[in-house]
Amino acid sequence: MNKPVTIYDIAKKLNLAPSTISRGLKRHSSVSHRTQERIIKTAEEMGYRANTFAINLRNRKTSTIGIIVPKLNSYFMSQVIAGIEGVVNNAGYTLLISQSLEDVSKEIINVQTMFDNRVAGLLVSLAENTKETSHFNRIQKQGIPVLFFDRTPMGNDLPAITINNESAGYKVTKHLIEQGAKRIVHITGNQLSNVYRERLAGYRRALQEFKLPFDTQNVLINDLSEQAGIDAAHSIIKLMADGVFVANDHCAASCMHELKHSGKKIPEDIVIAGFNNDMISRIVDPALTTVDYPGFQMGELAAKNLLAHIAERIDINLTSNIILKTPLLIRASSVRKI
Amino acid sequence: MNKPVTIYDIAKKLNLAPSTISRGLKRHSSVSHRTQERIIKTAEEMGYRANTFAINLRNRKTSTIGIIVPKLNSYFMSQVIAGIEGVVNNAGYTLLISQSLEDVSKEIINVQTMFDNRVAGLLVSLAENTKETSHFNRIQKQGIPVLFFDRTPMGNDLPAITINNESAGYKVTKHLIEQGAKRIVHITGNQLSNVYRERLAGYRRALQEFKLPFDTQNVLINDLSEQAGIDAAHSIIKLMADGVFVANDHCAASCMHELKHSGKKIPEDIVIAGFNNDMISRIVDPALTTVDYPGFQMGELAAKNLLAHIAERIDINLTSNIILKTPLLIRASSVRKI
DNA sequence: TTGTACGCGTTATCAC
DNA sequence: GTGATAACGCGTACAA
Repeated sequence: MNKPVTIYDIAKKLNLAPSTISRGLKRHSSVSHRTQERIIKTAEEMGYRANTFAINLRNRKTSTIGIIVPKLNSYFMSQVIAGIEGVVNNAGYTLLISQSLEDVSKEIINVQTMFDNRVAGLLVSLAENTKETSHFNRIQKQGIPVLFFDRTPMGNDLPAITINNESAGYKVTKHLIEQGAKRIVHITGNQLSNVYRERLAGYRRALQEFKLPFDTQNVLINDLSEQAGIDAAHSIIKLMADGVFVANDHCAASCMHELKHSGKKIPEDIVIAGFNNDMISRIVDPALTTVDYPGFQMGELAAKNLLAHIAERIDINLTSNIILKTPLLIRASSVRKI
Repeated sequence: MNKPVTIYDIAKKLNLAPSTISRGLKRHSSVSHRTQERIIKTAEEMGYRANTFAINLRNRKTSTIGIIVPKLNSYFMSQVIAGIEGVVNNAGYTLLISQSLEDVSKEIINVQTMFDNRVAGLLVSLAENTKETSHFNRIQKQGIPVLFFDRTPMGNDLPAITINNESAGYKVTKHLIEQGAKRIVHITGNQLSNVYRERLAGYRRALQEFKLPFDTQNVLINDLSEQAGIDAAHSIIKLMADGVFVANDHCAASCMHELKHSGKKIPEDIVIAGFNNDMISRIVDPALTTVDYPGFQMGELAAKNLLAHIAERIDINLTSNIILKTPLLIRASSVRKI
């Protein structure tokens, strides 16, 4: 339970002034080489570690990056976060993490906590019921860059890293139609969220292009969970659909599983596609057609971008959005042998 | 880019002393009710937020919990972390996260970073090549509780939350034997890690009990990745095995997938079991027999325990280890209809 | 090249 | 009930 060593302790031991220690530790040129060595050596011997708070307080800034996501326990998010951590840690920053649990009110508190900790930058994926983003104003006004990813705010032009959800949804649906599907059910999530809204828009556009009727009955909105996939399977059978486009692989896989158990043949009776290219999409049988959504890369890119803005002190709000490519991965679940 | 508001700003505006503001803000009884209200009201109006560093510096302690894990991008870990975040955040703590990427040298650096940030407590799952834990000594000597989970140190009696890996491995293997398997391959990870070593020990004990020969050829050590599962499948076929026990579901699912594609019938030709009860184990076909390893609960439990120790200032090293129950979930991949 | 003195924002202690 | 002051550990302008 010994107290942490400070530069004062080192100063006393070496009969030097604390300021000299401070400078010597960071090899400031004004300190003689010999004393530098002496200082660094004894600092190590004494087990000195700089007090981050004192430094942050003094410098009025931190090397902490904050991150707020809707849910931590998802494979996709864990990929994104791993990507972020790698970049951020490499640059000497630390990571403060919190989840909103899909609730704006908690998101607001989280933003305040991030502000209290004076993060150098903030990476955010919005809760599904977040309608507007005024709770980020205060932190942005302090000059702290905020970068959104995946679930981004609609309507305004805040900097964000996204994919083209509309286009991806279009490509999936078009593909299913080309495989002969006439009645395609779309399973998706909360429509307040840009990602699900846009995927639905892409779905509609494809139907329209191929002159297939759009029927609200065919759009199933739920929480995209494993259970939701099972429930949806029964609706799909009742609706006599011959195609399914699910907004995530997790739910798609469980839906397909249930369809098979209900006697449907995939892809003969029903073609199906998911979204994300989660590991599970490769392992289910038949392999699931899906959209490659590279979470790890998105995390890396977001982190790099944020750090660049912090380092160069450029106003992040001047950046145009970055859109990642998301190729359609066609697999057995949607391919009908002619 | 306006500077953050401090208690001095509020003091000036209200013609009070900073110390009074400080007290008023936390509703100290020595401040009159009227001034309390005035202070809190104007603080809100001015958008005051306390500076965490100043507080931490002054109080010589933080409300930050550190967490170091081998890899962030795994479904299991994301579950654990979600559990931790919930508890920790609820208690008013923040979460500092880093990953060792399975490398001790980075783990050591991470521990130092955690120390630099004077975390109030540390939750750790060790890198696979961590042989000893002296790098935690310094932080423990400062009275900062360190609690290990999942991948815990061997040999010493540091406080930890684990499962009984040996017993779980035994139960799985015994079950496979009871289903008629005579030649069981065990696919597992780095043997420096307690979890994999113990699961192997359980596997051996079961073989011994049923008088089946133990053959090192039948133990495949790899990184338990998707690709490793595919490679292992081919070895399994060469080895003419009729049972497989894989140390995680991820790898087990891909292995089973490959076995099926190579013409093997599951469970008729080969019975197979995984570990973790990941979502994927429920969705593959046939459903995968596995061990229920409740990550979310483990995270919650670890966090609660750590916080209790911080709050009550009891030396965590006096605690006995906590062992979670891990029921065997028998599913179609291992059940032979007689 | 090194030392002195002050400030970063907060709180505990003592005085009034 | 409120104010002045010192201290938490560090960095830096200025002095020596």
